[in-house]
Amino acid sequence: MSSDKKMMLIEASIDLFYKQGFWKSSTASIAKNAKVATGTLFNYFSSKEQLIDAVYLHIKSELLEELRSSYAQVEDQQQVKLVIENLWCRYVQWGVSNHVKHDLLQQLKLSDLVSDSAQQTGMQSFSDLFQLMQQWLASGELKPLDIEYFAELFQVQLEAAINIAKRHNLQDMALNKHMLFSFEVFWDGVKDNSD
Amino acid sequence: MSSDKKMMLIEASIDLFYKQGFWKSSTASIAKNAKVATGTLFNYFSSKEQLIDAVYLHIKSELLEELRSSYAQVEDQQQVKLVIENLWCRYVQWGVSNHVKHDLLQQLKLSDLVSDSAQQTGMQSFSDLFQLMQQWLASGELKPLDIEYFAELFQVQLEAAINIAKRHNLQDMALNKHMLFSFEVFWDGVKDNSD
DNA sequence: TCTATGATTGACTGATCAGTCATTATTGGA
DNA sequence: TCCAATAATGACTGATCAGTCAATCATAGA
Repeated sequence: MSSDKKMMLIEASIDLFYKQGFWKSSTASIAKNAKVATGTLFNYFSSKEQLIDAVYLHIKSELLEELRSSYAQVEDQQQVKLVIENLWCRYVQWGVSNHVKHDLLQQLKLSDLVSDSAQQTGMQSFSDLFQLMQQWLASGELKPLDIEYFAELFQVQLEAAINIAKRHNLQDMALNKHMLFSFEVFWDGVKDNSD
Repeated sequence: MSSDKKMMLIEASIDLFYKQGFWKSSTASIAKNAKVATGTLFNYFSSKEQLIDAVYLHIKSELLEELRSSYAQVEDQQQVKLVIENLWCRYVQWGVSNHVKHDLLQQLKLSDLVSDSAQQTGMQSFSDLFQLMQQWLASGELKPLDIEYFAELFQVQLEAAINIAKRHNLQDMALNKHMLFSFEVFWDGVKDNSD
């Protein structure tokens, strides 16, 4: 039971889902794309829904890995703004250089294709990021935001920034400028201005 | 050819799409829900895809109507911040009191279910809002944002605000407070701070 | 080499569903 | 009231597809 067949199936799914959408991608065509027989797909995934779950969690964990390596990087965790900015830029870069995966992740998040349990698993894997955010909010540098709202704002503004970067095909210096500018917009929005 | 049958079909679609998702909602079940025969559905819509397009455009035009009545309301269009704040609150209120429609609109926007031509029609209907935004950006009160990015930010932050309001089931004063606060976050982000 | 275990295969099945169309019902004008 | 003309009906069809399973193949250990 070679695990790279499993990976081939996931990658083939990502490819087809992006090109044809979820519902026009039959299990048969996914298997074919992965150079595997129809039946083999069901040796690795008990149903199409479970395959979709796996695709979702796979992409999410790739993103997470990227982010983790970011906040391991900044040594002084007290510099809240720097920490966030660093994370921000990593996220944008990941989104831009993983066009397809980022797109699918956004689609899957909203669709009803991912099972509740997979959604939950996905959430849990982000729990350490959530804790980090708690610390940021406790630092006093930010507006007294609800943690959920802060997380949501962080996410959606990142996605907006990534979408624009992708649409304009920004690269190198232009991309860098955009990342910093979009972060500034975010930061000015959430930072505490009182006194 | 009574046009209220068409509306019944659209409403029934909205209902079922929300409850069961797009793909588990067969045309037969939609017709049944609209108290109409299977064949009748195809008298009004030439295909399921066209029905989905119609649902999308219907919801979008409802939202648009709400927004239009908002910026007809503010008399002094020079007060950029007030105009935007007013629009902001209207949008949030619409989203909260049209839970299902707002949800579907978000899903449809990202999915590949809506045809390109319907997407385009939907965009065009927002063109006056787009022009309004141009004026805001020209007022000098805002950061030098790309119009597309501004529009995207406006949208996604509104959606974040609406999602939180829905999740916490905010009402009356709490909702009001949330609307104003979320607008403040948005405004602080986009307003120009130089000098 | 022989055999047993487990992976792989793809033709097949049963269910589902978008869309059709011959028939029936309704409506409004003469 | 009668007669088009138009709308509504729902049984039916052809296509699609998730998932099965009996047969085949690969492998490793004896």
